[in-house]
Amino acid sequence: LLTVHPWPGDLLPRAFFDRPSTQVAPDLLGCVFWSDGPAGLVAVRLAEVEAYEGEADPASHAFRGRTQRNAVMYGPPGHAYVYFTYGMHYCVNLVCQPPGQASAVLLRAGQVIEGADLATARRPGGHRDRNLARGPGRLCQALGIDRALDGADVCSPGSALGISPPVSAPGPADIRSGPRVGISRAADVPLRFWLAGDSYVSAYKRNGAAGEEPGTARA
DNA sequence: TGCATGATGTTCT
DNA sequence: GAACATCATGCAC
Repeated sequence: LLTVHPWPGDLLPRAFFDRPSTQVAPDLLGCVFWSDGPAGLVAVRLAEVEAYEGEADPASHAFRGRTQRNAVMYGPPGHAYVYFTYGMHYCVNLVCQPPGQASAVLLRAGQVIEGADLATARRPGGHRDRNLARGPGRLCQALGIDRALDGADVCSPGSALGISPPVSAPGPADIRSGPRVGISRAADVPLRFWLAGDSYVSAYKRNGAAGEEPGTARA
């Protein structure tokens, strides 16, 4: 059987990312992020993201200036910043703003809408469906993202990673925000954005700040 | 359904 | 040597 993929298709333009990460982050909800390679294609509809601002953000990897690890954050917008954490997981960000301004958006969770078989095969323990890409480490596993993809351009045709506009864009009323997950500094700033009521949003962990999960608005 | 804990290694103090 | 943008498991309820 011949399979025609909707993705890779239209890509978000680089100008989309040439803005502060706090503006880009909510606009990424509902967009389709995909990886394509020899193993096949996996596409995820983004349901949860977090904005990290530049060197002024105490929770950002750029807070202490440029290093070898975070170099991609200082480059042009529309590229993937991939890092390794906790000794076993990768996380992927999309870089925002012009070179020299190190802001980015962490892709935290989404629904696998294509390539579920491949995504399941990549995930240990045979997790399926809801848990395929629910959390930043899981999302990278499902898409087969590791540090070899650090710096990949998501705005260029032919890249191993890409991102496309929403099939149906969520409205402002569908978006919630709250504190970021798993950080100790600047834990009170509501820079985590998610789709209200979406079951593919990751479970909220630490940071007992006010208002959590399908509750607090402020979109 | 929820909390506590161990795995594991890179980066920076 | 400590901290870390995490996850899966195990056991309590």
